Amino acid sequence: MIAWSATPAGGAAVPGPDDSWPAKPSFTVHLAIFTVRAERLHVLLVKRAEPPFQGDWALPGGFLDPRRDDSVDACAARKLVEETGVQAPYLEQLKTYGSRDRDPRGWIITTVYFALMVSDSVRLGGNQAAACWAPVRGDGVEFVLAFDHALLLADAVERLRSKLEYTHIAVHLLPEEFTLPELQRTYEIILQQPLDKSSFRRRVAQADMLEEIAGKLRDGSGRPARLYRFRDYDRQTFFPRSISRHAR
Amino acid sequence: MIAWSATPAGGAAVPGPDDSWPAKPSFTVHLAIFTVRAERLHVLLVKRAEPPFQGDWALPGGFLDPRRDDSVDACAARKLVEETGVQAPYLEQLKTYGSRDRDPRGWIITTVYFALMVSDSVRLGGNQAAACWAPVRGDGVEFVLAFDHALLLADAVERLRSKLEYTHIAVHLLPEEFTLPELQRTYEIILQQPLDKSSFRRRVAQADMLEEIAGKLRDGSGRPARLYRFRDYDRQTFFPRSISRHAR
DNA sequence: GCATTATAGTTGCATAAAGCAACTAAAAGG
DNA sequence: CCTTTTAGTTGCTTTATGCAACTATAATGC
Repeated sequence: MIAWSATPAGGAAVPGPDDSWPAKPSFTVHLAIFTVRAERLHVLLVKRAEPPFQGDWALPGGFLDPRRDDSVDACAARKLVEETGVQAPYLEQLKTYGSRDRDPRGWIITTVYFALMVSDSVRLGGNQAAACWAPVRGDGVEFVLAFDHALLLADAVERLRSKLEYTHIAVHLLPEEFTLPELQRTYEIILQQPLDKSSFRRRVAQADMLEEIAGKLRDGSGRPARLYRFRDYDRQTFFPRSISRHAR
Repeated sequence: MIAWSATPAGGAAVPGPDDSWPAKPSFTVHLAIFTVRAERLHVLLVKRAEPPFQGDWALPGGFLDPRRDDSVDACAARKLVEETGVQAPYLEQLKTYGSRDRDPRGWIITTVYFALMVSDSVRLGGNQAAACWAPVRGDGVEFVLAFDHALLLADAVERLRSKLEYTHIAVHLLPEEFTLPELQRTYEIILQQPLDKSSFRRRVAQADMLEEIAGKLRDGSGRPARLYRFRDYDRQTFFPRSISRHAR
């Protein structure tokens, strides 16, 4: 925290840049909430209840409330709970978009966060809005999205893929206990390409990110796979090299 | 651009999240402008002319003006020209900070950009404010900075170092024509560690990012080094592996 | 029981790029 | 012309990945 006492400057009104007071832009937070289900990457969409773009699908989010929200991060966390009921998933700030013409109502600035969560843990429609998991195809979804949300989503998908290449964040898309084949499959689904089994396992082993659990998971057929648990959900670890993405 | 005609929603006032109209946060853009001079990484600071934190050093920037700025990016570009006179350096959005207590005047949201430029090309004090290049030591500078700008700067320095490990953005810190030893030295100054000469040159050669110039540059002593030019300032290329950063 | 199928997991070799050290090359200066 | 200084190259080692073949362990059907 910052020691304000060092400079007694009080709660005067915020001055403009020069002399006159410019109209403020409005500010919203929106979320790209991802999960993997049915062998596909999905993103959470909500149906807009009011104009503009009434009835269209959009990324969940809305205006920051300076009286309720202590920070932009807190605002994102609040909206995440409102939409999904999930308390503490992986949540990361992505990018800020702002211009005069991205919303017909005027100057609006939007900070986009992306979140990763386990499909089963989500309770949809918490905010009594129509919501759905939309499968991601390529850079977007099959719906037409409100505002510039198609761009926001494309950036979020690209960032997710990019981060998956050199970090371990995919564990946030799986339940607490999972197998290595499940983890590899998650990477393959999002990166849209098959990965080499031995390379993948060496990467994971070398990162020392997982700990084995005594039990075993049995699949429908074949040898059962060992169960693992992610060692530290807070520390963000990196692969020494990026997963190569040339087609095979 | 977005086709607003699809949804005729006009220029009505922006509604609040629920029923009542919440006070808007204010919005600023600030810049972490980096250069390398005298074998050190430097960041541009300005002295605050007005309270709060009057007389303290801070990152340059200020309130977005919805009447003048078409977008947040445009606002950042405008402030960059105002501060340095440089038209088109490397400019990238970094992160957005916003909370109730990071400014004594109340809820303020700040988007930070970072810029890289050639030391010689800068004309300081364009905005008639006291300005200086402050050498970066570790994660920050030797001055006490206003607001939470020490945090903003630390994040920017970390991001700069991180990006240098796998991209070619250091070329933006050098004049149009430069030598490979100069480029390597730039990396070493910012990453704060010596790099292997042959490895570095192989990386650069393989990236195919430079083209040789016929002439030669002579240093004070020793064999003169070849001059190179960056091939494409727009395309952002990446190294196949990150520069390893273990101490030697 | 036992072969078959299916999936999990390991091993060995080839390849690509980085680390390291020694080498040659081209200038200035005595 | 020899030393100094910096530029640039070469060869071997190391590390991590790509690829393919191998073994391991369960269920299933006969």
